[in-house]
Amino acid sequence: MEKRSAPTLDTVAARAGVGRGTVSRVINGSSRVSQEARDAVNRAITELGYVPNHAARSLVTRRTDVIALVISETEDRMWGEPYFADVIRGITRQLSESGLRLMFTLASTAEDRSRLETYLLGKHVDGALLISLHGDDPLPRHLEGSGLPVVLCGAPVGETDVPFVDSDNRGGARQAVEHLASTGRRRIAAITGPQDMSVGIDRLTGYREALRTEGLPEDPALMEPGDFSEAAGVTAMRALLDRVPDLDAVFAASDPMAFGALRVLRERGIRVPEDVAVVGFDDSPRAEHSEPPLTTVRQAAEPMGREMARLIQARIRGENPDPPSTILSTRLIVRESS
Amino acid sequence: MEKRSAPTLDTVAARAGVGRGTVSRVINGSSRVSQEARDAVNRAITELGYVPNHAARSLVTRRTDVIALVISETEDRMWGEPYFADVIRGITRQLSESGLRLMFTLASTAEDRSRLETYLLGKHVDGALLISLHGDDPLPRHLEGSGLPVVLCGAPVGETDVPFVDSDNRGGARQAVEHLASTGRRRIAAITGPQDMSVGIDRLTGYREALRTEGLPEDPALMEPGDFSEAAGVTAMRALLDRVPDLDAVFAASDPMAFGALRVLRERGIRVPEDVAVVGFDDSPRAEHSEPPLTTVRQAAEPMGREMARLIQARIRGENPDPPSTILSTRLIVRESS
DNA sequence: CTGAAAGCGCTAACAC
DNA sequence: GTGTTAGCGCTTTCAG
Repeated sequence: MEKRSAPTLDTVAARAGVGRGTVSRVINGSSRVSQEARDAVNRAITELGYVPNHAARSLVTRRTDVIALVISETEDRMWGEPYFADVIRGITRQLSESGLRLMFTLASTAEDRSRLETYLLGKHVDGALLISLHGDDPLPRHLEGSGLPVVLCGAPVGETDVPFVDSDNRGGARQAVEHLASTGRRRIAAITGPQDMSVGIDRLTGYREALRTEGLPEDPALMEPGDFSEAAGVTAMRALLDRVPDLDAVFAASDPMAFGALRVLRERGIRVPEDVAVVGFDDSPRAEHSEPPLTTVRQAAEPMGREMARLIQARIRGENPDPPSTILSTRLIVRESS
Repeated sequence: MEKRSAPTLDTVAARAGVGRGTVSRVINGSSRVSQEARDAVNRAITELGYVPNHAARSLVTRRTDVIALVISETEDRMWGEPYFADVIRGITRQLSESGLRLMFTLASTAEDRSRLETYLLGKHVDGALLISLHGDDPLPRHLEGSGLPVVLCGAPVGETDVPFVDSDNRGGARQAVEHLASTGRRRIAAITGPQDMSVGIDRLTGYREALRTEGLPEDPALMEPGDFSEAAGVTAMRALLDRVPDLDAVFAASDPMAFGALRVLRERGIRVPEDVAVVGFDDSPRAEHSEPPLTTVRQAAEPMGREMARLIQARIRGENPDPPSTILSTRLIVRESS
């Protein structure tokens, strides 16, 4: 009648007729156990439906088998850009193969962030994956300083030793702009991303480099900042057209901004791509369904996620004394209206 | 020099010149502590940068402050339909206000599901939120049977006592179809959802009810099954048009299916809404940007998430002897092309 | 190879 | 009010 509470190691040990230590060894796959004992233990475990208690284990091992995923981004952007979804999918896939659990954390408000730091510092997770850092965020340094392994998604802005995974944003942007130039465009505008994130900075750099390569002048009037959102794309496109009515191409540093730009162009009766060609970044399904289909730069977002997961695991295992950062290449997806 | 390991309760107690029990009381907000002691303890805590050890606490309290979010859905659908994102946002918002953590779990493969059940049964979480159950899934019953509080998103198909939160899918579908009828449509086709989920069943039921109300005949040739995906919408729309070339309206049980239908209609040069009117379900931003804008049924997805979070917390606290399920109403968003 | 014993850091019940 | 104590379930020496 004493089946009230869940079975523990002792219950199993008693049932299998061995000591508690042996059961523990079997569970943790130690080789120093006789086949006989092993079988008895396994039988007892299934009969009893025994499940190890994580808290107890982690109290002594000091490991939790949990990785925190921290997204420092507005929810709009996080759900609006498929990039995040892809990265997360890559992470979950890779992690689930190793039996690690993912703790999901949005750090939007300041309160969130403070609570989060306390939490992460509390050693409740074995490592942290930080996505989409803004500015020179001290969080990764704090965490690393306290000994928590961290891997970033997107290069940090300041100097850091924290390993990161990123896309070749500069190369992608350059490719996109060179493509525009190769089709004869001369007045290529740029709707740029936030300059407090490397992703924004790098894409602008790529744009500039391509202009130089192509022998085109760099014209401030052709550059307009945005925050990656569709609304920003609309605003920026209007400003650009007002300033330079005869521009013949637009490089938008994100897909949503490209869609915003398309909308404005359509409103004004400007033909795409005849009058103005548009190229986006961070390819989404929407890009090929749009009218006209949008040429974009595609990132290997899911592989980025997998790579992050791989890196954090290696770091947790204590490998990687000198953790390598990874930069995955991007690819231009050309979609010409037929 | 003994600052190697993180400070514990004892460290704090020593520093504050009190006993360990007192420190624990302060941390857990017990009122039976003198102001003097409380201050000393708090000072020691900040000076030491003390952070409670979760594992140790949960070993004795048997609570983890973690809620599992289980999504039994393909990743395509999960990221493709904004519905999920909205629900998750609602959950995270509500939960973070209570300091609970969310453990994110995708249960796509069979292996995932088995590992998951073991995990959840292992009492590593205080409760579970299950989203998008298929068929008569035994998981919620297993979990409830083992004493783990569960709240579902979407009514389960079989009989259960497990509380759930759902949208008024039937009412929404009825509203949509009645709207079509009110604009004079007589041959209203339906692209239905999976009939192993209540969401699919209910939307079909609503369609049928509306037909009856409007005095329209129920014609099997006008119904075509789909799995909510855009591809399914394409296939279904083609089949419908082949069978009933003169249909004058389509009710699609999901937005992606509606977009698929729109695509086929456009391909065939059929004017929307002049020749055929289309209504979708589960309103997405894409609906208003599409050409023409799509009339859809909007669910209160984020409130659903919040409600789920509220319910599970109540259940964990042991309230709700008879847990009430909630059904939130839907709203028809009419977007007529101007 | 295996049992016994010593904690991991914390809460809660119990005395003072 | 506050210190003390007894575990929570597990891993890990340490003997045998």
